[in-house]
Amino acid sequence: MTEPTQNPEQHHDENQIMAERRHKLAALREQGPAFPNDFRRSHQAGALHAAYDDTDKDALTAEPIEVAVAGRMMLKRVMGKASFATLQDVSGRIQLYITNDITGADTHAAFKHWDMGDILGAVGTLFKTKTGELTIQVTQLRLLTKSLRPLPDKFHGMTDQEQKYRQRYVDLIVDEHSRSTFIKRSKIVQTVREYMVKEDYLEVETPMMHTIPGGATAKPFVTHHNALDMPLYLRIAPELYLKRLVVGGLERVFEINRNFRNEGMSTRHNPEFTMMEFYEAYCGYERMMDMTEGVIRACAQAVCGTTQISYNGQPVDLSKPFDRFTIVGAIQHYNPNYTDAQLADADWLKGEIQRLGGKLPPAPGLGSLQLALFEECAEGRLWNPTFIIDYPVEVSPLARASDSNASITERFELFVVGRELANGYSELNDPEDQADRFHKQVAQKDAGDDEAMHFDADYVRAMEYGLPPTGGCGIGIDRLVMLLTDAPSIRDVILFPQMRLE
RNA sequence: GGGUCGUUAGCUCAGCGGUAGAGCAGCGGACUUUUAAUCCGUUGGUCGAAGGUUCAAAUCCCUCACGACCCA
Repeated sequence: MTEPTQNPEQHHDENQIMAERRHKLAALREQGPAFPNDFRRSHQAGALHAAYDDTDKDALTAEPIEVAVAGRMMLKRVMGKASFATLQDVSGRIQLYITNDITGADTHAAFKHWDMGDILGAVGTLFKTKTGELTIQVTQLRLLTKSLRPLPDKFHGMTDQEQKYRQRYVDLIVDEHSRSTFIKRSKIVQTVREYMVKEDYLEVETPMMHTIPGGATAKPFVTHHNALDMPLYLRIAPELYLKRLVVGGLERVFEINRNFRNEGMSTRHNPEFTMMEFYEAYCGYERMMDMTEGVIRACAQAVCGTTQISYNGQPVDLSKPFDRFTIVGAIQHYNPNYTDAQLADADWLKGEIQRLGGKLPPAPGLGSLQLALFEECAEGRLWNPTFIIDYPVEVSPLARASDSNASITERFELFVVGRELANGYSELNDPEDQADRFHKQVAQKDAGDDEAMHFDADYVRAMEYGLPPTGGCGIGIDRLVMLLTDAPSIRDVILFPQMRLE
């Protein structure tokens, strides 16, 4: 598209190998277009293997099948008057056989100077080598794109994790496992989308830049709109907009997209991450739990072919109905020595949380203390999928309170392999209660909790028109992909994870 | 933030006070069914950065940077 850069200053960091390849490229430019775009292929490697791996050797010879393939040269074996090369395309690999007799001595001679990583186009007929490998006897061979940078060691590949994340394009070239993880990720998102559409949900897109960050307790990223001269926040959750849509009569909506939280990074946290949030009118959190189970099971089936998977060497059973515990129930299930009286005693709870090395919660209240203890002594042990239900109202400012107990909400979180995977509830749809809870959040913010929520007057206004009784839920897509691809770090399932500057 | 380990050729790594090494990749040569092809020859390094100890430091010590893993 533009003139090639010839500034030698730019190449000061280059080594002998790159210098050699640049010379080869310069020679190509002499001969005509060095980056031609007129080669067209007839087949992908995977399709050829699928169609002809089982075809008899003699049958391929009897009726020659002409194919055109293109891909990156990953292996090269030159043997004088004949050579083998392995091309890789998106679907897999296919071997080429290049000879002086059939391909031509000139082309073969040129090929000998092409490098691993170069992108080639080949035309030829299929045959099988004496070991039975499907191979193309090449009649025409072209260099389509010269690769200037050497690939990592062909056997060891890329071993530096950081480099795999920073230079994902190289990781994807050389690491089949990494490639398959991202193909599975795409398949998971597709399955989620199909599941929701099948349930009659409408996919929507709501703002990612918010004037008031809301829908979760988290620190936002701040940016600035120049023309309007006002601050904008990258969204921490789409929740409040999605519920506005339910007010508007879109009774089942979902959105799959990025949220941004200005917090620490870890093997489970990336500053931007993908959530699927969904809201359905005229249902409660039980239905949301059923939907969550259904979506996860469908994804497991689509990607793993089974609902009995393994993570980090341990089996995870997604096939049975997921367990359900209250917070106190889960604490006692894993710590039978704790008594009902102790778990209802705020001072005892504080002592126990601190004894276990936990932090006391910023929000006051027995429920928060129980939740903090749960996080210390039970959460990490919820290996098979488990819904924890009935969260305290003070940590659930958008959830509907229980009719039988005003201090708890109709809320659940789903834990799998010790990690939170989903969070849902019966939505609070009482605008006056909502306004009151926003005021309490603002008070917490004023008291120094910078994760507490802002007062969202427009959201309250929307609710004043009437939000039907609604259930809502968010599923962490990155963590779901981690679970289903057996990935130890969130960075393994995000194509370009956030990194420090190089 | 704490602990452990790491940073040496383009890639994967060895060397751990005494002349900077191997395999792959590259370059030259041999080889018409190879499979990380093989064989012969060969180019390539401010040993992460800065200090210090020493006659002598990739190697020992200190500081820093970056990373991985574990813990908070």
